[in-house]
Amino acid sequence: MPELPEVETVRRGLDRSLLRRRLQEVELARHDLRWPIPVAACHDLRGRRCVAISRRSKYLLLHFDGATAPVALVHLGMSGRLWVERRRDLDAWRTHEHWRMHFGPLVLRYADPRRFGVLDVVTGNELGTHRLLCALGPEPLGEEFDAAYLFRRTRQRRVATKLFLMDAKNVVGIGNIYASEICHAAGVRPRRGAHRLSRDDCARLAIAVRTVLSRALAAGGTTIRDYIGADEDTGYFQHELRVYDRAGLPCVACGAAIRQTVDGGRSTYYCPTCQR
DNA sequence: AATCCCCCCTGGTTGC
DNA sequence: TGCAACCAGGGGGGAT
Repeated sequence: MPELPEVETVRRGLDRSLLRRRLQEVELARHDLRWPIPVAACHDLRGRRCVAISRRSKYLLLHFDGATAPVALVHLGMSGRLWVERRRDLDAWRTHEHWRMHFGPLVLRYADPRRFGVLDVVTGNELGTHRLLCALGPEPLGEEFDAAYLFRRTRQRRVATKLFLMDAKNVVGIGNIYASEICHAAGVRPRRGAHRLSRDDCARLAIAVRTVLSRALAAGGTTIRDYIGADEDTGYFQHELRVYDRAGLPCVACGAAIRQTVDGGRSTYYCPTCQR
């Protein structure tokens, strides 16, 4: 499922397979996912070469050549999946498959049962002001995100630490699974008010963010090493989870029973002993 | 401004 | 076994 590490893994795969290829055709099985798909703009991408594939938060950005430097913006939502197949092996549209992009001998396919995903097209100079991108916080693995930023940003914020970490205005890419894992790695109770985090807490949290996401990226990267023709993309990072979905099971660090709560409508897991 | 809650949608699992 | 309730990894948007 699409967490930031998986989106980045997909990006790397697309970089290897689609970069510098020319887009011949865009097929749309429907005209909306979470929001309307700009049909004309999609077809205007035909004949253009893909010159870069980048990622911002959990958005994949396919950059094309041309005067307007159009960019296809793709989000996988909760259940979206992207994969590449050889055109000669192409089969019928699958259930919940919503669009395809033909790049010479390869076809990029998108399926998304819940349709929480996004397909949009913007011009290069609109990227910075796009409504879905303009308010995003720093990348968790980038330079801007560190203990000092975390401490500064959490002052006056009474929201629970876990919810703070999941808010993309503060830092992008941390989903519900990783938020619990990060809090555990940092020894911080998920419900602790963000404003009550000490400088030391922020230092441990900043390290935990990088460590957890990096490890997950390594695991995801291994699993989806060559996803061309692959049917399954479930990573094996689930085997490295220390608290998520482990309610009642012993903490791997101290043996205490992992507890489960609900915060912001989503399940939270933590160790009552290791986390304060 | 910060926070809370609801919603978009389908499918798998759980519990009666 | 059947069926309904519940839950799911995201995240925008509106109300308070």
